[in-house]
Amino acid sequence: MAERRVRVRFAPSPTGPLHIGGVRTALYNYLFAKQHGGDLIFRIEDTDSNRFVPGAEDYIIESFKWLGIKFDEGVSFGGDHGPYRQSERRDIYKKYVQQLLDTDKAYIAFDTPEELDAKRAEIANFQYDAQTRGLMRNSLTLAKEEVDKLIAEGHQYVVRFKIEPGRDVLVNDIIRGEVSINSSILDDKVLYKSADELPTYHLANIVDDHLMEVSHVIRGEEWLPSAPLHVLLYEAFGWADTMPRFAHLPLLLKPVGNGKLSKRDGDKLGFPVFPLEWHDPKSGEISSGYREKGYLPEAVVNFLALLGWNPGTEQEVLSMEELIKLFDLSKCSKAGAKFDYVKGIWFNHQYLLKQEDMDWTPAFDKLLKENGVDSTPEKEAQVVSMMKQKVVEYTDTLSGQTKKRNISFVSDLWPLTKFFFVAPDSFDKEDKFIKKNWKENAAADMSELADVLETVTDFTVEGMKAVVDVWAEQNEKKPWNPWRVCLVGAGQGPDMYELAAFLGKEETLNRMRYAIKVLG
RNA sequence: GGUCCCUUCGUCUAUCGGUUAGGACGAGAGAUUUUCAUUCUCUAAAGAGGAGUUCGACUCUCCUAGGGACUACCA
Repeated sequence: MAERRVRVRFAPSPTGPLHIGGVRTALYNYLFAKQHGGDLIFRIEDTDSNRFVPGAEDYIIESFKWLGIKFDEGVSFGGDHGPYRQSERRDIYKKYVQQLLDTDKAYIAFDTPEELDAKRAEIANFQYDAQTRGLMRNSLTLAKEEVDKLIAEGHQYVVRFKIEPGRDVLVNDIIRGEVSINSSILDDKVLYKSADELPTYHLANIVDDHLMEVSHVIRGEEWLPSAPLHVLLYEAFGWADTMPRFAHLPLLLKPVGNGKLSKRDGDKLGFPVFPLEWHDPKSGEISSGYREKGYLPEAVVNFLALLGWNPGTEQEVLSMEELIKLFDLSKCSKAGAKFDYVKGIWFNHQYLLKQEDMDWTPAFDKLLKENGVDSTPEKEAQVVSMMKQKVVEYTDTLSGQTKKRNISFVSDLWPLTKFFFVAPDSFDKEDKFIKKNWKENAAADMSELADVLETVTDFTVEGMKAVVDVWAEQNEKKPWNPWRVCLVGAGQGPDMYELAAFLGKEETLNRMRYAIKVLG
C-alpha cells in the first residue's frame, strides 16, 4: 500500500474531566503524529446527548494546552475536515446510514428499550443478532408497508448493523498482532437512533475517521473487542482499502488492588487522576489536578510516556522532543500498567531540579501566604512584613543553597524553609536531634556564644567566622548543633553562619536567648 | 456466563533462542556532611505452574492458573 499521510485523532466524549489514561492516549497520538510529520485531530464525540457535561470541552482543551500537546486541527483549532463536533455532523451521518440501509447492510428496528429488557429477562444471554433478529420487530420481519406506516406515525426506531454470522474477522493490530474474532458472537449493533437523530459511537467513529482521512487509530484496549465490528463497518461502506491501522494501548491499572484506574482511586490514595483540578458543575465536588498539585507538565508527560512504552535504552528522563524522536508503537507493552504515582513524584523532582532558571517566587510567595498565618495577629503581622522583606532575597538564597534538596513540589519548601521566616516557639525535647545536641552545658555555651556574637560588628559569614571560629577553637567548643537548635529548632537548614547572616544579628540573638530560656 | 487480550524483581520495564536476566522507582546498608538534605557506593528483590519444540527457551506451541477488558438506543 502506498504511503499515506499520517493523520491521527484524539476523540474524547465531553462527559467530564479528562482522565489521566486519556491523556496518555492523546500523548501517544501526538508523539506518533509529530514523529511522522503528520496531523493530530481533536474531535468531540458528543453523540450521547444525555451525558453532555458543560465545561468539559474547555477543560480538555486547557489540559492539553498546559501539557504542551498541540493539535493541528479540530474543535477550536480549525481545519478543513470539519465540523469536528459530532453533534454538528448529523446530516453527514444520515446520508451514510441511508447508504447502509439501501445496500441491505443494516435494517430498521422498532423494539423499545422496554421490549428489549423483557427479551433479555426471558432469554438468557439474549443478543440481538442473526439468531434472534427474526423474533423481533424490525424491517426484516415486518412488511414494508408496516415499516413505512410505523415511521410515518412517528414511532421511534433505531438502525442496526446486519452482521453476517460465521465469519472470522481479522484485526491487524500494531501492538498485538493479528486478532481474530468470529462474527457470530457480535451483536447487531445500534448504529443510529431516530430519537435524537444521532448515530452511536461506532457509526460516527468510522464515518469520521474515513472522512477525516485518519491513517492510524491509536486508542485504549477497551476498544479491542469492538474493533472487529469496526472492520466490518469499513467493509460494508466499501472503505476497506483505506481502513486505518489499529493500535490498542494497554490500560492504566489501579496502583493497589485490582482493576483499571478510576476517578475514585486518586484522591483516596493521594494522587490526582486528572490533569487539571475539576469542579463538578452538578455535585460541586472538587477533584484534584496535577497542575494544582504542583506538578510540572514536562514531568507529567515524561512519566505518562513511560507507562506502557520505553525506548529500550536506560534513559528515563526524556524531553518531548526526545520522546517524539524515540517513540515507537511497536515497542508498546501489551500488559496493563499499574499506575505507579510514586515514580511520578520522582519525575517531578527531576524536572524541578532541572529548572535552573525557573522563577519560584510566585509559587513560594503563595506558599508563605498559605502558611504564614498561625498564631497571634502580632506575630502574623511580623511574619508578613518579614516575608515581604525577605522573599526576593530568599529566592536567591534558595537557588544557592536550598534548591538541591529533596523537593518534589514547590510546596515541599515550606517545612524545609519556614525557619527562615518563623522563629521556633516551642522545642520538642523528645526530638532526636534536640535530645542529642542539647546537653547540660548547652545553655551555658550558647549564652557564651551569644556574648561573642554580640561583639561582632560585621554580621556576615566572614565577619562571624573570624570571631566565632577563634572562640570555638580556643575554648574547644563545637557550638554548631546547639546553635542550630536555637535558630531552627530542628536538625535542618543551611550552614549556621549563612543562616545567622540571613537572619541578621537581632533575630539571631533573640532566637538564642529564647531557646536558652525555654530549654534551660 | 460468553468473547478477546495479557502474565520478568513490590512497581514501571530491558531481553526480540545462547546474558552472571540489565536499568529505574521504592526499600535497606554504608561513605560524605557542624544538622537535614544532596551526592556517591553497595545490598536484597523476578521469568505464574505444567507439558512440549529445540543442541539450547524468559523468548516459540499447547494446557492450567491468575489478571484485565468487553458484553447498552455510553463512549
